[in-house]
Amino acid sequence: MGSFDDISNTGLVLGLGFSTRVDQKSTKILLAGKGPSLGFEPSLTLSLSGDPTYNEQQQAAKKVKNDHQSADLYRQDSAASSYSNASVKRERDAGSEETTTEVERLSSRVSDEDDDGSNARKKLRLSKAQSALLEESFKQHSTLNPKQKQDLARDLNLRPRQVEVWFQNRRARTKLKQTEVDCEFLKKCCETLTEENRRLHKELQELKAVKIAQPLYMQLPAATLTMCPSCERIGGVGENPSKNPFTLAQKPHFYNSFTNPSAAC
DNA sequence: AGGGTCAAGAGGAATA
DNA sequence: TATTCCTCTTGACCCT
Repeated sequence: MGSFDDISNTGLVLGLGFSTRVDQKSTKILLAGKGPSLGFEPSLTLSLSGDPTYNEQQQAAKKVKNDHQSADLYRQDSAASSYSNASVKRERDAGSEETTTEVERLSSRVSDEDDDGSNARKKLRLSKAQSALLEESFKQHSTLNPKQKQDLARDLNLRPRQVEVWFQNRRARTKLKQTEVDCEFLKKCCETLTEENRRLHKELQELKAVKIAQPLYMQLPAATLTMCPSCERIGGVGENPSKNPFTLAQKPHFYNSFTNPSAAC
């Protein structure tokens, strides 16, 4: 960010002239949000397993698998956390994940209760390797199809539901971050426009003062009336000589020197 | 103790 | 109707 070119394809409607993005997925995100969004969230491309980066992912997955200690620990933790407060809906979700083995589900339910019999929800913390692989996957695609979810869950020793939740939260964090950036940008826009408004008001006041001081024939629209800085004659732009009460000799020549004084005459 | 972070729950909307 | 996603919220954990 930093220049208008950087945000030229935004959904901002503030009279700034930015165009609306047409990407269906992104539009959905923008409409769903309550706060302002410029719509230039990071673009994330979908890619399949054949991507060049896929091998890197697989190697990272192997690293995660080798991390037996943490993986097993997290499996226990996650099992406890996911099913401790299971609702009907979550039961349905768990049932829909065909690759989740019955053994796994049973073990999850067994670990549902702590040793002391309480039903407290345990906090799962992903290992660095797990987070790294998830981040790597997120860079490639911010959403997962069922197969990608299953593969990733298998590689990470997590349940598909946990992978799904991680991606949901990751998308939410991305959007929140982008919203904060958008907010800062809009503040700067607001400051700039306020300053511009102040300047134009001042200029208007000056023009009104000049208009009062000028003779009647000179009181033409300000945009077409000014004095040539080189010959000091007052002139106009684009008027038809045949319809104008002045002849070219007697009439001032007009131009607009406010924007380009050097182009006069 | 209190605030920040993050996994997970809950519920509604969209979609195939 | 099942599934997925989004949004808001909750609760555990960590840090100061």
